[in-house]
Amino acid sequence: MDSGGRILPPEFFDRPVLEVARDLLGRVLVREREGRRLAGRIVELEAYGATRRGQPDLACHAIRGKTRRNASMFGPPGRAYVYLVYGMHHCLNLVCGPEGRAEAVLLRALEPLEGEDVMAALRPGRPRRQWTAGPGRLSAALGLDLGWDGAPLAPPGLWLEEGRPLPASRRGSSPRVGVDYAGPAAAWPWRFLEKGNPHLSRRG
DNA sequence: GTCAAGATTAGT
DNA sequence: CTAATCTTGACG
Repeated sequence: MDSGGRILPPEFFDRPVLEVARDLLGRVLVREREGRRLAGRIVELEAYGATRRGQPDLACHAIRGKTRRNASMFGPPGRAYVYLVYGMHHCLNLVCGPEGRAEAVLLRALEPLEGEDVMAALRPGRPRRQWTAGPGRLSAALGLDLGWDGAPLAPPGLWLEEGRPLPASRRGSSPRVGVDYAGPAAAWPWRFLEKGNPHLSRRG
């Protein structure tokens, strides 16, 4: 089964993060695991690391410079940045912008397309609606952990396919989730989503 | 070395 | 609403 189409190359991610974020809605994330294709349509994500009217993004992990955890964000575009939050949940980001820039998009929700039996097995007891709704759940459903930090977004393993970009008319935005500590940046509308999609981590 | 806090989730 | 759970990063 091939629901995605052509593979998105590293150059796709070598653009301003806000531009890439909007362009990623409707694209397909593919994970090859033990010979099985797990795939989902991107329906919700957030942009991090850009500046707005000259103001720094206080919600970005890289705000205080390069550290052991965020090193991948400073690396070349088209790679994964995976980190652990609250000691138990992994979050998958896609590194954007030129090397040295520290911009990335956090994938927050997918609409399952392929390998649903595997996702179900990785999320025992959970309803289909919840398999990939939320950054932690998404990573769990695809079997992603810290070992994927820094991995190139290319076969084999993890990559993105063209899918169908979402028309702007179906796109929604809102402040990012869980960044109330970020001062002015907490209100910036850098969460992008497909309006009305049932797999969102929460209402748009 | 020590310690507070977190780009979340599940359960009461 | 709150517990869970542990790495990270700031500070000394």
